[in-house]
Amino acid sequence: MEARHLRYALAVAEHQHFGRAAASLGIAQPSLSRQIADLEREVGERLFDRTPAGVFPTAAGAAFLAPARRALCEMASAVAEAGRAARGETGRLRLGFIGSALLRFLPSVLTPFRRDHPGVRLELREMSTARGSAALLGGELDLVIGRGAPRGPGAEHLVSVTVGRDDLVAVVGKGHPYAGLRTVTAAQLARQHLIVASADDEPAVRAGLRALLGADASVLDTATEARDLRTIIGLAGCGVGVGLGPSGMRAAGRSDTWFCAVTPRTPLPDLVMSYRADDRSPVLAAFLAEARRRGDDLPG
Amino acid sequence: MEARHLRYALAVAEHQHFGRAAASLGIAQPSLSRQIADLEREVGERLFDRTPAGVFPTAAGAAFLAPARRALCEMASAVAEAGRAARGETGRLRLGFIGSALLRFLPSVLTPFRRDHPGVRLELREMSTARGSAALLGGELDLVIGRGAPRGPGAEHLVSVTVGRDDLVAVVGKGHPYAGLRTVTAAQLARQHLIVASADDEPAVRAGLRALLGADASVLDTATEARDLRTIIGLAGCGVGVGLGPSGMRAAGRSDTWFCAVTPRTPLPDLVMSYRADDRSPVLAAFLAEARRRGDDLPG
DNA sequence: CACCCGCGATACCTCACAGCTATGGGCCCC
DNA sequence: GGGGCCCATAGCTGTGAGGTATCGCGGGTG
Repeated sequence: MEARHLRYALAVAEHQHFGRAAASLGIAQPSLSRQIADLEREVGERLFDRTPAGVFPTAAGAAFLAPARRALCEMASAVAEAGRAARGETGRLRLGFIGSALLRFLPSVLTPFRRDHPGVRLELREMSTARGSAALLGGELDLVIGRGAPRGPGAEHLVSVTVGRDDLVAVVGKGHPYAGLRTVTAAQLARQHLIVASADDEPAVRAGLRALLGADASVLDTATEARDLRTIIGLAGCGVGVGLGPSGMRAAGRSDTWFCAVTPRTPLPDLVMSYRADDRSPVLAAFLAEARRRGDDLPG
Repeated sequence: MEARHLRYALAVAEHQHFGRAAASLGIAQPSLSRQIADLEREVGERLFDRTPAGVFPTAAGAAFLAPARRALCEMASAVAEAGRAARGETGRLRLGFIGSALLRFLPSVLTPFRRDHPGVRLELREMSTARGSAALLGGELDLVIGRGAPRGPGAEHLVSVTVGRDDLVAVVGKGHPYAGLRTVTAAQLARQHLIVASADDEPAVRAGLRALLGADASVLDTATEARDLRTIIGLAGCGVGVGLGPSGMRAAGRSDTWFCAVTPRTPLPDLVMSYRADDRSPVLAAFLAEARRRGDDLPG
């Protein structure tokens, strides 16, 4: 049994007339008669009563037509769904990102992407750069935004694109001696208790800090580690010490905090977007296209 | 696009290998390659990634396969549903009947029919013989059980089968003078206030009563008319008068009522089952078969 | 590095069958 | 009783599904 048989049966049911049904299908009446006869033979039941008053479905015919209609409908939607999926209008995007991406990059991309691709299920998970690249290689994520391009085994199967740059800034509570300063030096930082991102989570950030502090880098061994920017800001705000983070962090400042630039100007590892090189997902492609469009106005 | 294309695509997805998929379909590999290529051209999207590691659905392919599976499923169920409908296992039977059929005929037919045809929706409506045959001719019912074969315009399009016979019996309250009598005569009835079925509803019954009462038939003009047997029994039970109805009515007797046979023995019009002669519904056929099987043990 | 092997694509043939025209047969209506 | 409408049947034709043979490519191996 082929879809053709269903289409023909539905046409006969609709027109209640073989001749007109055949005309509507663009075929000759005998061809239609034959196909319906074949269908009835295959189903094993007479599907239509040919009466002088017209052609009407039998009980079996009526029971046949309902699922037949649904079957053709499903076939049409199979094509439609394939097209939508290929255009990236439906599907799923599993995105892992570090907190600073929420301040700097994601808002300008996610908003238009959501608007243009309402059928896509976005699964957003905040996580460290290290966990993110592992999950990406493990196939649990489709896209990762972290700090510094992924390294290590498997990284050659990934493509990485820089989507943002940040300088290091310090954050202190309003009562701290540095509050009010426009800049602080590496030497000034080394004399304070520091609050920094976890070395395991953000190895590239930690390496940058070590380079900045030079001989004083050992202070990092006793620094307070926090797993996200809000915690760094919060701890600094209540006087625990001097928080260090990306300049994008300024956007998350509160009334009890003060931000200082760091001299010498210290660029953090790039904010990098990574995905599997062999990933042909149209949703991913659509997201990348949007990111490229929005990424142009980022600081280069 | 034909069902064949869907079957082939599903086979490729299942085996992740053109050669094995073709073998499972009983065709050669190049034929399968060609059909898949045709399908992809028609859908307008590549549905499978041919990699050295195997053949995997693209995003579009995955989106296509789900409704494709449903479509084939619907096609299979179309055949299955047609078969069930043709065997009378599914469908609808709209049955109109008079109250006495519930006492005499329907219980022995409905119980096994329900058991053997659980998928059939039975629409049972108690109604008078007159309304029943009108509804049958109007196409609002498929089967009617009434008293006396339908007459009048259109009746020649109906087939009627006798399914039960009743003699006329009288019913009185326990306090009535006739209570305790085995039989009452026509003359005795004529001296009492009578409770009978409505002349409009059951003309055949009324004609029988007139014949029985002969010259005294005028007492019927002032008789109480009731529209169903339970009402006749109830009114007689509380002393309103002498109820008249079919002998099957005895089964609905209560502790406050007494039944008398009528002499001379007065057969009521037959309990008759009617349906449209041109009705080819398998459900109807199945019901008629059941009725024939159970009808044999009826009083003839 | 060259060779081989496995797999999908391509080329070309062939035959089955979907569709066509012509015609038959049943039923209703005039 | 004759004519017309409608579906079924008969026989022919061309398209395309399926077949065989072969190519091209990528990956593993001696």
